[in-house]
Amino acid sequence: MARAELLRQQSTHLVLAELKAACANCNVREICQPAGLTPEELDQLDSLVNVRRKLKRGDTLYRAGEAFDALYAVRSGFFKSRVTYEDGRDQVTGFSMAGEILGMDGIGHGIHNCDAVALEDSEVCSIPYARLEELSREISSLQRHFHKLMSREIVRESGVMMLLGAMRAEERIAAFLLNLSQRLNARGYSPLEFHLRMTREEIGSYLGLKLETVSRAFSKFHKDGLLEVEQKFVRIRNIEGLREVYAHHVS
Amino acid sequence: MARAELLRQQSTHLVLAELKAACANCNVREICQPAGLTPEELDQLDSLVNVRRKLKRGDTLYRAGEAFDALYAVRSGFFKSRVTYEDGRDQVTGFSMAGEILGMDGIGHGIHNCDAVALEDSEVCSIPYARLEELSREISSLQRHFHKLMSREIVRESGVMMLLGAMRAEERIAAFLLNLSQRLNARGYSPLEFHLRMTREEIGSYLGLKLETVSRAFSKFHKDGLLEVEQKFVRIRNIEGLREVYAHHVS
DNA sequence: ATTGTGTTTTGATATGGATCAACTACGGCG
DNA sequence: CGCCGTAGTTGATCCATATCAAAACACAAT
Repeated sequence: MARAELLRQQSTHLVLAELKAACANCNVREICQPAGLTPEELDQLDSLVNVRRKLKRGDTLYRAGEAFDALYAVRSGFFKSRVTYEDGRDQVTGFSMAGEILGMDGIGHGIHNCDAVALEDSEVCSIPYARLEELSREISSLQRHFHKLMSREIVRESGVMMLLGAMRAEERIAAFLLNLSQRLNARGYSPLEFHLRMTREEIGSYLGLKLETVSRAFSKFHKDGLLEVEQKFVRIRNIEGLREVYAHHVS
Repeated sequence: MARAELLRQQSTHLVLAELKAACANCNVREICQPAGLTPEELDQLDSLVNVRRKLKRGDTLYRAGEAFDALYAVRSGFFKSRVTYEDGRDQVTGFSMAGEILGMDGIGHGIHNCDAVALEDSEVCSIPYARLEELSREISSLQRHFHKLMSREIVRESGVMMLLGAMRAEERIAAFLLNLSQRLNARGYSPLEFHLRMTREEIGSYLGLKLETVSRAFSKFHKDGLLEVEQKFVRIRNIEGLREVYAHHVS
């Protein structure tokens, strides 16, 4: 076998291995590679998730008003979703990390309702929506999983409504950090040390607070020995303490 | 034909006519009676939406923590959805009127995430979820419609996040009234005169405000000639003015 | 290193809405 | 009818967070 061919094979093998590794921790894996499928069904699925797209920091994956035709599974990187208001005010409505799904807001009217912006260099798999509907008619485990993902997005948002409507600044920020920690943990990252990909202002927008308030809360948490914060780096020192702030046990 | 039989037929006919009338204005009619179906498919659908349930004011349709097994289409009446927090704080996450769907929060984990409480005597059609998934695999127009409903719930909630996170008290209340007006209009009711089914406190909880603030905003709107409010009765006097408040054209 | 630009921290002050309180209006029921 | 409990209004005061301001810091381009 020619040396070039050998290299090509190794390289191909490597790419496939990486892909598997990336998908193994993916929330969406029942969409990309559901269990208990016939080989035929697996072939169909290969055709579903095929188009990749790389984005640089600051790039938008889609914008409000654009036609919707695909969902996106985040392979790597980090996104914010943002709705903008006529008069220019905007609000961050969510953050998405590797293994999460983006774009379900577009299904209802065939038009995206928000912008999705990469907060770091990122890569997504696009999932053509028409094909997903077709396939989920044939593969009930895929259908069920897809419905669960949508429903969980509804539940997530009602949790945010709770944050915004009924909690105080420090509680919101504790909740935010705990949620981030838990999601990172679920993806195999350290739940206690991580880099924030978003600015204080973006955190504030998501939580209905001003950036100064976010910054002050971080300082307060540091003073109380709950956190170490250094710019975007966060180390949680006392997660139980954070939970107490969140659960309103603090005066 | 015996008189009794005649009466029975008339009565049956009446019931069917009522049902049709009720469903004609129903958001969910593609679920209950989608267009372009074969007679066979229509028979299947009959089996989907069959169980009715009547609730009195104050009754709960379901509670957070209960097993989820059906969605509910509101036939008549008015509901609030409410999530309750460990320490007793709670938040109204939505209001549902006739023609809207309730319960999609339960799909994700098979357990309801909130309470649904009737704010007046109401009637719902229950839609067994397992059957809905089955049928939507067979009838693609049903599938598509169901997905749209879920997605629109996601979009609705991100609108509420915007309200809660980025708008002031009076803007929130203007938005609330305009939204109610528009939904009533879509169901064939007057968009300018209606009865609020919920208390000031429930409005406040939904909007992240206290009941006094809601009351003051109503008074202010009245003073400014935008509304007439008399207890639960509302007449919108100047809908454009309300829109301006909402759109932040006011100082 | 230098400059520039965006981000973060921290302090001082302002304010929108919460809280507390008193009173009024309404609806249900004996 | 009159009573009572719930809902709503309005006023006075307070406080959590916004706003304004300035300085420190980080990072990229030169």
